[in-house]
Formats: sequence, structure tokens, C-alpha cells
Amino acid sequence: LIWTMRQAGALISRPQGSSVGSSLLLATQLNYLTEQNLLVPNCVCLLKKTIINTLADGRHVVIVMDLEILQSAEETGGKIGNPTLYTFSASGGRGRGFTGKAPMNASPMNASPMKTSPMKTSPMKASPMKASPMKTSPLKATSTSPGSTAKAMPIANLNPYQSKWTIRARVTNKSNIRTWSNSRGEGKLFSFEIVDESGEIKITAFNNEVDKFFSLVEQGKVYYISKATLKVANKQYTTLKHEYEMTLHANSSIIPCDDSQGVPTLNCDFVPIAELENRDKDAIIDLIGVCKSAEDVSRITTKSSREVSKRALSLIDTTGKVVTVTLWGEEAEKFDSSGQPVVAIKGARLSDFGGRSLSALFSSTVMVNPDIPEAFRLRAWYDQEGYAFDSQSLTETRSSVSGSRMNWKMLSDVKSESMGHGEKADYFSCIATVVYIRKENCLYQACPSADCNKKVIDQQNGLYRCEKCNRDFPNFKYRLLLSANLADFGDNQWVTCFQETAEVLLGHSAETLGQLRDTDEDALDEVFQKATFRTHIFKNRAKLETYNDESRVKVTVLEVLPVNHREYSRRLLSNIHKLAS
DNA sequence: CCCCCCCC
Repeated sequence: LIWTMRQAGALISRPQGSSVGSSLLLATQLNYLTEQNLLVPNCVCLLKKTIINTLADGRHVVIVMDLEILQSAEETGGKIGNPTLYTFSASGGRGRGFTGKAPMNASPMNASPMKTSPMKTSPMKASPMKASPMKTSPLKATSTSPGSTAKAMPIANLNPYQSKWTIRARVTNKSNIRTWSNSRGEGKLFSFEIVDESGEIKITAFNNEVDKFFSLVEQGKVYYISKATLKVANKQYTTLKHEYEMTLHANSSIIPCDDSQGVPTLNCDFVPIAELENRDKDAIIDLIGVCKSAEDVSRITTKSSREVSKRALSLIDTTGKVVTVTLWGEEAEKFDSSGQPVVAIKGARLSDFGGRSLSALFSSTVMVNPDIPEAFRLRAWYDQEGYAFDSQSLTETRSSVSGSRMNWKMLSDVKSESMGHGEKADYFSCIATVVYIRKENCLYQACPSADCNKKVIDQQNGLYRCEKCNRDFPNFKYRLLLSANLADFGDNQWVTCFQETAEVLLGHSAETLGQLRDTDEDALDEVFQKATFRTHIFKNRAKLETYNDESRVKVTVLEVLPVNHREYSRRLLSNIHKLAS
């Protein structure tokens, strides 16, 4: 689609005759695009890889994955006529169809050869996506009517009992050249997998055929292949479902095919991440997710004392679950996680490490930002709401277990969910404002020995007695024990802050505050004043405690953190999304 | 005719 920018940063006008619903479309990534100086009012853009999502209220959101400025604002001179709909063929498989700059002459609105009249879905005249005529079709000779092509044999139908066939298929996974040496001899080989609409099959080339075909066969390209040997596939070594596999021989033919129309890029059967919990260990899985984060690449030594690079990625999908996927070797080294790309991996092996995790195999295909609808959908989902998900990982590592997974609550939840009433304490985080801090008894004189924080008894003779240590000390240390009242919009809660959290809350060390209390009561008051009506993130523990036959939930603050407003806003937006859906 | 698929 070509859209005319009327008002960058806010709206894209809807072209007449567009089959898309309402009259105005919001482009959610518009702010991003304007930041990048990609869009200015009155420019004409070709929006590529767009996804149109329908909102609950009937409006539509256009997610723009890529775009090309056809006419700058200077070029149009701000004289934009009625927006016009251009159509492109949506075919082309992995097509990079929109690469060429669309020809635009003096007037962008009526001079393009790609233009079709609005309301008509007439065939395009000179679409850049138009299939190029086949140059070297080995099938043509067998075709009955001139200009048409005979049907290629579907991969799924290949078997060792038929030898006259030609397939048209895309290379999905090409190995490096490997050598071997064993009792039966030595040699070199490479293998690749191919796919068509019907299925997939593995092809191996040895020795002479390596020299002949290795550089010709390129990942992602489409070829006519004929005259190869079929043999029963050893299921132990292949993740493909085909009963047979192919070996190239001296007469085998591989001819590049310019027309990739209708040849799928990859036969992926993506498993939702949440679903991995129900799959068996060692299952071969196709997975797609947004790379939320990635480890740095590292070198490890295998049991067979081989050195190999590895890198673990955290992928999330719309199920809101995260799983760790490990890449190896070159794949690990060259992986770039910047921009949180969509990563699709075909044929990864499910492991039970850390619960559930995945490992790439030699036979796996890793695709970064693949040109497939699932990837666009995920991108849209992640950019709109997924990024803010309080996601949960299926892969439990030490860092994720001990790590601070936030259990966000509102203060009213403490009561309504009877937090702290269970066997174990309940841990939760909240964003709350300090509305009151009790100054009385906020400090006490504690035993000065390193690990004892017991309150000491002032002997009134210059000595302080610690009952726990059973010793008299000439000194003591001040410690804080604060009672504070926190509030959010719905409720409030008394909490206890010990030393470390109290120091963060008050902004001074216990020692300083102790000195102040003894010398400058007004200054201490001011510290309390300043700490009041401050908003923080509080990480807390709730536990039922019984004192004097009276049970009540005691909330202890474990950590006080500054509010990250960006993150907080995202979470609120995500909550709104959840409530609205 | 290969067949390595790893580490925590």
C-alpha cells in the first residue's frame, strides 16, 4: 500500500477504496518513525510488511515493519491530492519484492505505472512483484502447451522406484563442508534440506559432488533438482519427516530457478512456548518468539574436550511465556540481539534442563526477523503490549529463581487475597507512597558487635549491656526500625522497615540519624518530612504473626527501589490491555 | 559413503 502522510506522528489517512474499515488509521509505530526522521507530513511512502490489526472499537492499527519514502515532502511540495491506493501482488514467498524504488514521476498521485484505479482490484500493470518469466525451466521440454510448464514432482511423492522426476524446491538448511575418516574410508560431504509445498527432504553431496554443487547451492534459493538417488532415511539422524533422503551423484542436476512463486520458505510448525511444558524431552520443535534478551557469547569445553561457542536467548511469544534457546558455534557468534528481533528456529531440540529449554542442532535453521506472517504478528504483539508483559520463563536458572521476579500487587490485594496467611510468607511488590513514618522509637541502641543487632541496655555508667552476647560494651551502634504507612490509590498498609530499607527511605544512615536525634531534633523532623509523600517500589514479605494472642499480618519491607516510570507506564498499559480484552 | 548436535 502507498499511503500519503497527512500528519506525521498522528494519523495516516485512509485511501479511498481501501478495503480496510474505518476512515482513519492510527499507525502505532509512527512516533518511532518520526523520531527516525522517516516520516514527515506530505511525503508519500510505500509501507511494506504492514499488519492491520482491528481494535475492539473497530478502528484499525497499521503496524509498519518497513517503509520506503517514494516522494519527500519537498518533492510533493505539500501538494498531495486524493490519496490513492496502489496494489501489489502479495505473492512471492520469501520474496524481497519491494526492493526497487517505485518509479514516481512528476506527480506522485497519477504518474506511477503501478497505479490502479481505486475501488478496482484490477490486475496490476507493472508490479515489481510480478513473477519474472522462467528462463531455464528444465520442465518446459515436457510441457504440452507452449508457454506453460509441467508440474514438478512434489517432494512428498519422491521414492526410490521412480527415477524420472524433477522437483522445484527451496534450500532451507545448508551445512558446511565436513570431512570424515573411518574404517570404511575418508572423504568430504555437505548436506542441505529442501522444501516445497508438499514436504521436505534432505540431500547429501559427497566428494566430487561437493566440488560441483557446494557453491551453487545457496540457502533460501529455489532450484530444479533431478536425477539423484533416493534411499531410506535413517530417522536417527534426521529431523525431517520424509521417509527417504537423497544422495547426489555424477549425473545429478541442480539448476537455479528464478521463479520462486509458490515455493514456501520453510515448513514451520511453530509450537507456542506455553505448550512446551506438555511436550516430551528431546522432541524436535519449531519455535518463534521475540528475543527479549540474549547472553553474550561464551566459549565452553564439551565432554569430548572440544571447544565451542554458545549463546542463550530468551524468547517470548504471545502466550506470555519465555523459554531459553541455546545457539552453538558460528550461529552463537554471529547472533545480534539488538532491536529485540523476532527469532524463528526450525528443528530445535527440547531439553528438560531448567524445566524446559531448547537447543539448536546442526540441522536447525535459525532465522532472524523472517519474512513470514507469524513474525509480523509477533512483532506487532510485542511492540504493542508484549514488551510490558510480566512474563514467566519455562527455563528456571539460578538467576531466574533467585532473581527478583516481581509479584505486583495493589495494597488492597494484601487483604483481599489474605496474603501472609499461608504456611510460607508471601512476597509481593507494590508501588506506593509513604504517607506517614512513625518517628517514635525509630532508632534503638544496638549491640556494636558485627553480627549482633540486639538492643543493648544502658547501664547508666557509660556501659551498654548486650544480653545476647552477655557482655558490656563501652559503645553501641544505632539501628533503625521504622514503622511506616504506605498508600496507593486503593488502600494503605502499615509496614516495617529495618536498617537497610529504612536508610533508603529516610535518605540517611542510621548513624547520622542517631546523631541528629541526640543533637538536632528539628533536623531529624525535617528528614522525616522529606521522606513523607515519596513514592517508591517496595518489595515486601507478608506473614501472619501472633503477638499477645492477637494475630495479624505483618508486612516487612525487603527492598526500596526507585520507580522506573517508563516501565511502570508500560505495565499499566499492559494491564489496561488485559482488562480491555 | 556422514551422522558432530555440545554447557549449565
